[in-house]
Amino acid sequence: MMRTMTLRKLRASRRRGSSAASEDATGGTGSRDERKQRTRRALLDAALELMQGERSFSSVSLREVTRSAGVVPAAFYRHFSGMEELGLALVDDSFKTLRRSMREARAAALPATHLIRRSVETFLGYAHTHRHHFQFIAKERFGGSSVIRFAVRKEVHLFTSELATDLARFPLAGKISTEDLQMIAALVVQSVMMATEAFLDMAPNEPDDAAQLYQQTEKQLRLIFIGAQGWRSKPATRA
Amino acid sequence: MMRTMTLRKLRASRRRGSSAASEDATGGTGSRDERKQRTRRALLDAALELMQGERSFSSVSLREVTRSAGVVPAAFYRHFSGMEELGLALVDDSFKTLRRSMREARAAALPATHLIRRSVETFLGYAHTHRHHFQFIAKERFGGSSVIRFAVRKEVHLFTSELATDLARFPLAGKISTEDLQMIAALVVQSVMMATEAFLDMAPNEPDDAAQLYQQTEKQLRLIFIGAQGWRSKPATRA
DNA sequence: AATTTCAGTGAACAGTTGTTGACTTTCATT
DNA sequence: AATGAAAGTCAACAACTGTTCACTGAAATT
Repeated sequence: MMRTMTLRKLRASRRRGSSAASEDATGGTGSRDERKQRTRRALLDAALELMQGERSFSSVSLREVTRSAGVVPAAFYRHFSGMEELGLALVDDSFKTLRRSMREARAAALPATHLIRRSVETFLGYAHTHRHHFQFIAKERFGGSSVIRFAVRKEVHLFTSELATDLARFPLAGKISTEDLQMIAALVVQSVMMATEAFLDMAPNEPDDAAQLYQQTEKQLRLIFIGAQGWRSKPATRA
Repeated sequence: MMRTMTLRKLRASRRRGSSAASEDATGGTGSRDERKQRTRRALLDAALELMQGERSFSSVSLREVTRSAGVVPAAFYRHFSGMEELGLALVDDSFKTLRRSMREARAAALPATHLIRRSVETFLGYAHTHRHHFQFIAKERFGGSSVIRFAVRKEVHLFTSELATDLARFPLAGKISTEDLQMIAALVVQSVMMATEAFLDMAPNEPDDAAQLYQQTEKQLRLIFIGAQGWRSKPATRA
């Protein structure tokens, strides 16, 4: 709870100094709009960075964000009405990159059976290269403000729906109703997300735990597909 | 971000007034030790209450806690060294009540097949009557400080282990290694916790969604058991 | 009955927070 | 070249934060 540098000193060393501000975005070239988008991204990135490791989104302050974006607090309001709006923008960003990755993976023509493995692989790839985005999602899926929480859930739901339509292309999916496919997809997404989150904040010097986690998750997926194989949807009881 | 009552007025109306302080614990009868434990609980309860709905644990301030516990900030340090220690105490409390419930459920002699249903029922019962405790666990499982996060995970792991030993008593569990039982138990716990969390912060005026969620979760469990039925553990590849 | 122990008090501290209004400066339009 | 828009600055505000210290008063010990 102690800062070593006073506000004044920090601000004095800001212009092209960048000693403490990690994401300085002011200055530079480009059209007015480009420059604006740049500091907007600086704010988003700063917020994401600040929650790495120990903190939750709701514990990150507006001033902290502007500080490490290299901008004065008041400037924040030129981009967002408050932290909640920034949070929603982060949800958007995170899923935009995720969906892009998955769409590319899907684009490669599929031998059906390898499709799941490929999907899981690209998902893990996403989680690895965009780990900040993923960890943000993982945290805000349960914690924090309800509006952000629901935004995340809506996106996750959409994501599982896409997986469900992929599953429908499977040969042995004939006996399974679309509703049940959705339920199976939810189970898969759940497991993979959980495992990924656990994996990401594991101590990197304990590779044994990581291997064990990976094996367990693979087994879980296999068990789910065995279950799906034996599944028989009741003829939809609809009124 | 605006308080309607000034600090002075609030504090003036505190003694036996209890207009804003919901968990006033000072005064009353009992031995010294009893009185101490009472305000300790008041602090814990206040913290739990403050995070209901919108907030995460890390966004609740020490002063807020003492304020709604009806105690002066400095008194906090007679019980905890800081908010983190209080958080760990909350983890402990939450799982203590959960484990007590489950142990009782297990005590009733089991017709084996009904045991799972009974377990899920008591778990849901716990989540319903101790919803504050459960929601705390659900939030801090991913968000917030790592020491609390790991404390929660350790307890969840222990919990799934207990479920795994229960599963071992099942007739058709013969072909399954203990390691694989653990992995199946993890899958079950995961699904039930997820569903419960989703259920608890659903709008209470939308019973259709609740019913649909319940059905889906039941299906998921059934599918998992179908999978378990078809599961065949490889003869343990141990060195 | 005298003394120690200690949960809770009250006040002060330095620092941080969100939000505001009037300002400068720079780009894009007229 | 004059004019407008607007991204970012500066300074100030009231409120809140965690932590400290010497203190009080009542229960527990002697």
